Formats: sequence, C-alpha cells, structure tokens
Amino acid sequence: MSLRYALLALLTAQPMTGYDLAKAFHVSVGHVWHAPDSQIYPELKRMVADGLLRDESVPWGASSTKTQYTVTDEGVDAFRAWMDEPIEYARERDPAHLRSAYFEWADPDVARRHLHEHIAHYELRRAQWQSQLNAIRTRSHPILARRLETDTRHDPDAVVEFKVFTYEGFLDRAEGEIAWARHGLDLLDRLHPRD
Amino acid sequence: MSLRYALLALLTAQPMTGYDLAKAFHVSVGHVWHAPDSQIYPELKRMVADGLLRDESVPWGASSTKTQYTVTDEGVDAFRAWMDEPIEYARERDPAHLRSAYFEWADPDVARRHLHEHIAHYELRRAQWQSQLNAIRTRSHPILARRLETDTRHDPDAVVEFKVFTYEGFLDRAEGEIAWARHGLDLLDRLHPRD
DNA sequence: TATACCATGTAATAAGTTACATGATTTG
DNA sequence: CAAATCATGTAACTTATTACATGGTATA
Repeated sequence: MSLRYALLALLTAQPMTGYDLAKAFHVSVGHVWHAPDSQIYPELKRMVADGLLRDESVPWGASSTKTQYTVTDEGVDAFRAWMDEPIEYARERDPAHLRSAYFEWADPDVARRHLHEHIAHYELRRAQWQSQLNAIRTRSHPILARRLETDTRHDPDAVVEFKVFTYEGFLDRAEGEIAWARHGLDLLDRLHPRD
Repeated sequence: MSLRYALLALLTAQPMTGYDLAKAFHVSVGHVWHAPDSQIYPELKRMVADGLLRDESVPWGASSTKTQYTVTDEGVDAFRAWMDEPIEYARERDPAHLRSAYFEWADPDVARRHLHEHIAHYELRRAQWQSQLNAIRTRSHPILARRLETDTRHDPDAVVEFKVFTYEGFLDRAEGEIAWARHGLDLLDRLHPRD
C-alpha cells in the first residue's frame, strides 16, 4: 500500500510519463521504497481508476503516444491523509541475522564470506545513499530541484532538511551494519583462529 | 523461503509438536524471522512432503493425537546447504523513512507523533531483544538450554556467542533508530519552534 | 540499418496477512 | 462445568517477484 504513496510523492514534484516516472523512481524514492517497473505500471493505472491521478496521452514521435500522469486534488488529499495515518511497521524478517544466529552450522570460512558480503552490501548501499545525500544537500538532485521550483506551499529548507534527515538515517544504519559484521569477523577469529 | 530454515533451525534443538513449535517460534527465532501460525502449520506439512521433516502422531489425552515433527538427515543436510548459499537481501522498503522524507506535507505535530511512535516502537523491540539476550547470555533461555544439551557436534560457547552476536546487532539497530528519531524531533523543533 | 533505449506491460508464481473456524482437553 | 488453552488449520486477499513480451523511436 505504501507504493502508491511513494508514487504520489514523486508525482507531486511534477507530472511525468510512466516511463520517466519509473526511471525517476529508481534514482529517488525507490531508494527508500523499492518497486520494480512491473509493479509501478499497474499501480499507476489503479491510481487513475481511484481518482488519485489523471492520465493524458501525449504525442511521442510522429505516430505514437505515451501516457502522462498528473496528481489530482484528490490525490493530494490522499497523500496528506496518509501522512496522518500511523506507520505500519513490518515484522522483523532479517535473512542476514537469521543466518548469523546459527553460524555454528556453517564452516567458519563460509560465515566469514557472509559477513564480508554483508559489509560489501552495506558499503554499496552507503555509497548510493551518500551520493543521494550529496545531491540533496547541494540541491542538485534533478527531481528535488524540480520540486523546489514547483512547490510553493512548503518551506524549501524544510523540504531539503527532511530528505537529508531521512538519508542520514540510512547512512547511520549502513554504518551500524558494517560495524556489526566487523564484530562478527572478530568473533570468528576468536572462535576459530587462523594461522 | 527463509521460513523453512527458521523452522529447521528451531527443530534442530529438539523434536516438537506443531503447537509447541509455533509457541517456541514466537519466543525465539520468530524475533529474527517473524511468521504467523497460519504460515507455520502449512509450511511444516510441506517440509514433511519434501522429506526435511518426519511427522509422528503422538497421543494427546485419552482419544486424541497431535503431530510431532523431527528433523530428518535430509533436513539437516538442507539446513547446512542453506548455510552455504548467498544471503538474499530484501530491497529497501521502509515505511518510517518514506514518511519522514516528505514530512513537509505533515502537520509538525503529526510528524512529532510519528517520531515518538518510532521511538516507542524501537524501545519495545529493544526491551524484547534485551531480554532474549540476557536469557541467552545466562543460558537460561529454555530452547537454547535444550539445544546445548542435545547438540553434541557444536562447541557450546560458539552456539551461545553467535546468538549473542545476532541479538547485539538488533540492539544496536534499535539504538540507532531511537537516536535517528530524536534527531528528527530536534529538527522539527528547529524548523517549527514551540513556545 | 543496427543498436540502444523508449514505452508499457502480462503471466505465473511465491510469500505474507487477516480473519475466521472448530473441536478437544486440561484446570480451577 | 466453565474457561483457558491446546491443536490445527482454511479461505480470501494483498503484495511482491521473476521472467518474459512486444513494438516503437532516436541515433550513430
């Protein structure tokens, strides 16, 4: 259900075609709420059916068209209403920690490999989030820049600060996961010293 | 797919009936990989069909029976094999951070409420994980205690240490989330000072 | 004119959620 | 003997994943 609000959030910056939106999604809000194209397109259609978006055919090339989506007033209301609703936390479901809890069943080198991959995974995420954060801080992030131009109802500093705050949270999380995995590597060295 | 390995992990401590297993699940591995009873019972059946578990009818009361599940050799092999497989990280999908990224659309007090609830949520989780951790450290956790009795192939210290390591990771995470939300509250006070 | 990429999906499957159902047994 | 809890689910639904499909347009 959050997907539709992620899409709505993105479209409040500017109307977009499905394709542009999908691309923009993957380099912005998709870092917070992932979804594949195959989930995005049908959801857009549903949102039109529910009155949250308006769709228009715009010409593409000589004889073809593409669909552009614009948030309706009802869509804006729905987005605001969503903001008031309590956050639904997903239950814990963590593949890395499930594995680590039973590392006694793994070869120590396999356990090490998992932890190294954990570090690599979060180093990659960290780099992605960091580059988002930089682009947000300098206001050079294209979607944010567009949003700052078109959005007259909100304090631009607040718009930026909330996104900075969000991505800083992810960065801290990545740091935490990396530190945790390093601890695990130390533990493995203690339990199974290498020569 | 991880659910079956969470169940397998639990059943390596001792054979259990479906009901006992479901109860034990919720106070142990369910803290790492949540699943409702309605997902557990059918999965157990499937695991029997796949040869990972053996089921036996044991008497219950005068004229009734219940089903007890035991890990087969094939089940142990499957569990070990799973340990070698790469961890599949779920894509980011974070309802709290999705919300916070667009807090400019929320009333400042609503945003504050969300952050306070975030703190409350992770304080609760922290307490749960902390009590798990204490029970593990003192080896008084009933399932762990049983595991330490029955499991002769693994170093008991390692069995304990890996679980400690896992839950310490969760505790750090909870601390991080709480600190993040407090930052958010500071930010809100900066942007929207209260009298 | 081939290749990249624009544009929009569908189909099949898997996984997870919510709500409900039902009867048996133990215990106070 | 009523209440708690033991025991085991099913049904309906929603969400998400994976893989594939198809044709058009711009560009080198």
